[in-house]
Amino acid sequence: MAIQITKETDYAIRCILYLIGMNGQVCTVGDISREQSIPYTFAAKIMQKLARAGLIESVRGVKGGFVLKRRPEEISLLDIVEAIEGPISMNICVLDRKSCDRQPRCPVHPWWVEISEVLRERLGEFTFDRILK
Amino acid sequence: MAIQITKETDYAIRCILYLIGMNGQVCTVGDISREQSIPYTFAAKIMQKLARAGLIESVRGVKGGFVLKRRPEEISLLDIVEAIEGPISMNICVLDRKSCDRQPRCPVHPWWVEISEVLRERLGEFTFDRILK
DNA sequence: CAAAACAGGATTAGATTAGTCCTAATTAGA
DNA sequence: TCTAATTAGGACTAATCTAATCCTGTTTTG
Ligand code: SF4
Ligand code: SF4
Repeated sequence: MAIQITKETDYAIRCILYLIGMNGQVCTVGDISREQSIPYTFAAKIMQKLARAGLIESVRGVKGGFVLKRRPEEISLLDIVEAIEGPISMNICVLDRKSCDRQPRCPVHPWWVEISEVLRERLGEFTFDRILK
Repeated sequence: MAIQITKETDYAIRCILYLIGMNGQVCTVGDISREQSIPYTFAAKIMQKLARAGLIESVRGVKGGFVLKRRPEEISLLDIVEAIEGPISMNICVLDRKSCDRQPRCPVHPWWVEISEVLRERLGEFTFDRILK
């Protein structure tokens, strides 16, 4: 099961989908949680992460909530995955060479670097204008 | 960290690399464990999985061990990943549609199916003759 | 100033990963 | 035929990560 996005990331995508559907309107965590079947407190945390990553913007206080900060064509699956899970790579040695002392003479390492890059590129191609067309 | 092969899978790849290097010779778990820095009992389990998947063959009894069952060009990273982790997909709904009741009207689902397929194809292209060239 | 919202740290429950342990079953060779 | 070397496989455990909750604080409208 390891090569898979987490439930949290899937929730985050649903959050973005909801905001896109609301077309610039400020939405509360309550709305999102209810409409997208995400536990309220968990959704709140996810929205915080998405805000810190600059994908959405928060509005505090009464009548507050969240709004999309970019247009759908400026948000990709990669943006969301990395906003939630951090930089992605197919094997630990890709991001942190020192994590494995075999790396200098490992014949597989360079290929994990390549596959990781291919995956990132692919995920980056899926922007929400394409996803929703 | 979620989109990443497990340590067990990385170990499995090292096991195969070792067997390829030994060129048809029967190798014991002890040899492999020592040479590839894999905990002995864990390596034993991994070899069992690789044998059940048909990538290697076990020889029981004294002077027993494991031998490669296919040529390097007939073994890909995908074969090993799936031998250890089972069928891979980028999101749970790809392999099990019923896992998510939003699937029938989810605009992202079809794209996860596509990305998963791309990843499988890519991993399938990395056979050990290429990896070791 | 009260109520409706977000902010963020700490904590918890459950699942998965990583690894161990123990008891068989097999087999080459003394 | 017995013994030591070796794999087979189930049960168990420790550590880590995922999924989620809780609680206290801050902001802001009306
Ligand atoms: S053995 Fe090679 S592929 Fe595996 S973690 Fe080390 S460097 Fe990376
Ligand atoms: S919401 Fe869509 S992408 Fe997410 S699990 Fe359900 S079907 Fe799959």
